[in-house]
Amino acid sequence: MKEGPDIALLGSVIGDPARANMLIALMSGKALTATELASEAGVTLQTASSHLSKLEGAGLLQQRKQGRHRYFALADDDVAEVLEALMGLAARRGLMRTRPGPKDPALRRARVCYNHLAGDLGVQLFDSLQQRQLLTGTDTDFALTDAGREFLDDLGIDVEALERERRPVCKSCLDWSERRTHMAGALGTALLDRFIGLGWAERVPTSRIISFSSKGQKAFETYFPSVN
Amino acid sequence: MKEGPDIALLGSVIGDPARANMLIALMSGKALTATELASEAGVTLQTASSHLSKLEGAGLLQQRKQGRHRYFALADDDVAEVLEALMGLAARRGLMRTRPGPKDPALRRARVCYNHLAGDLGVQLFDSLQQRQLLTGTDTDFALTDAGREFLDDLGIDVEALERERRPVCKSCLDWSERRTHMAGALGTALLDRFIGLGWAERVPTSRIISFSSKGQKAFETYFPSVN
DNA sequence: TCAATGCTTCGGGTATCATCGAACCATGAA
DNA sequence: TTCATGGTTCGATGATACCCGAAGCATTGA
Repeated sequence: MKEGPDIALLGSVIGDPARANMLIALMSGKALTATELASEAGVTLQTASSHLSKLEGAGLLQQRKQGRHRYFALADDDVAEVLEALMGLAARRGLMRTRPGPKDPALRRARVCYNHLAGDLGVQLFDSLQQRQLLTGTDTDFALTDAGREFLDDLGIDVEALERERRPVCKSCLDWSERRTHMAGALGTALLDRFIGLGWAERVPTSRIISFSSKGQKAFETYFPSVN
Repeated sequence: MKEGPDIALLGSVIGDPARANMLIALMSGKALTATELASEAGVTLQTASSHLSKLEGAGLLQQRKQGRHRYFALADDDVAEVLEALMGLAARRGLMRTRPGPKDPALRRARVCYNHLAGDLGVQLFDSLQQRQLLTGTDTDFALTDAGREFLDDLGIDVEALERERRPVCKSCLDWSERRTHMAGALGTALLDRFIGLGWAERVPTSRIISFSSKGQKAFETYFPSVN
């Protein structure tokens, strides 16, 4: 954070592990509180507070006060894009270090990210859809095929209703524990809602873990068989 | 550079001012020696050596031994892209710090950036095209109009040939001395080549400066009149 | 008003890392 | 061989800033 060209400033801000973890957590698109971010980064609240003000000072974060909470989110899509570019470069360079994602196995397996399913199962879902050509396009830009629509209809998801929403139906989200794409957007949300509605899974309170029942597990595996 | 997610590693590598200056210098696309980079960064050779090995360790740089010189260059276009994204973000955030660009007036006036023209004249070129509606679209995403094609044809540039290349014809590049958009992409390269081919200008060896002759200067001004 | 929660600010301890002097290799020239 | 140039390695120094304990402010709820 000394003087220097502007990209050095950005680099040093992103370059701290705690801050990087916060940014990555925020890439879900969800706004998180300072406490949540502190836990995500593995530091105390005081330290997190300091980091957050630095991130905000650099224009990477946006703050929203709400009651006695303070929600932080990425400032805009530009920031998310740059972060994604960095993550992509890092991944291609094989620069994976320690901490290949959340340590908690349950978190790795299935967790909520924004309002959709992330973790192993999230990736499996996406892979499975793609494998069976229910999706078409690339990892970052894809759409439903006709077969895909039919499949989702069977599952009880009203695709046409989703398409009437403002936000994109199909949107990708990069899973940083798996380093793989999974499903976000309106469809991602609808899928998770449906899983919960069907009794396959439920959210564990005060955590991002999604707990699948054994029945739900089986049903999930039937609808979204593992590609391997 | 402690432990942490991979983007933290990249960030911290980029985050040092000396290293950032080196990277920026290398964005010209030219390979530079350790000594040159040390001077560019404003540190001694020993310090530069240490930085260079770190940059190389992070996969950002490529090294080529030649005689008793060592030439360093950006590892590939991915790296350049990420750096450009960072510079763009930094500029948009208004994070301008010290060093509002190259100090050398000649460098500020006209220099090569990758393979296209940057500096005052590069910005003037772009503005002029835009002003006369030879380009359509925004600063970051634009295309040639029919009038634009005709104009370039007059200048002796084969636009259709450019369109057969793989890389985009129209691409913007943010000039960090001017903090303004200028023309990159296949067209940017073709334009610079043409200026040199017409004898308007030439590259000054072992620097990024582009030197316009007085005739070339006039011709340039005729074709790309200053907007003001 | 009091208590609890969420968060920020302050202060000092500590560790990392950039920096440069000096010494050390390697290549090329005389 | 000897000298000069380009570059790396080593060691010591100094500054940056990360970190957390403790205290302080703000908002909510009782």
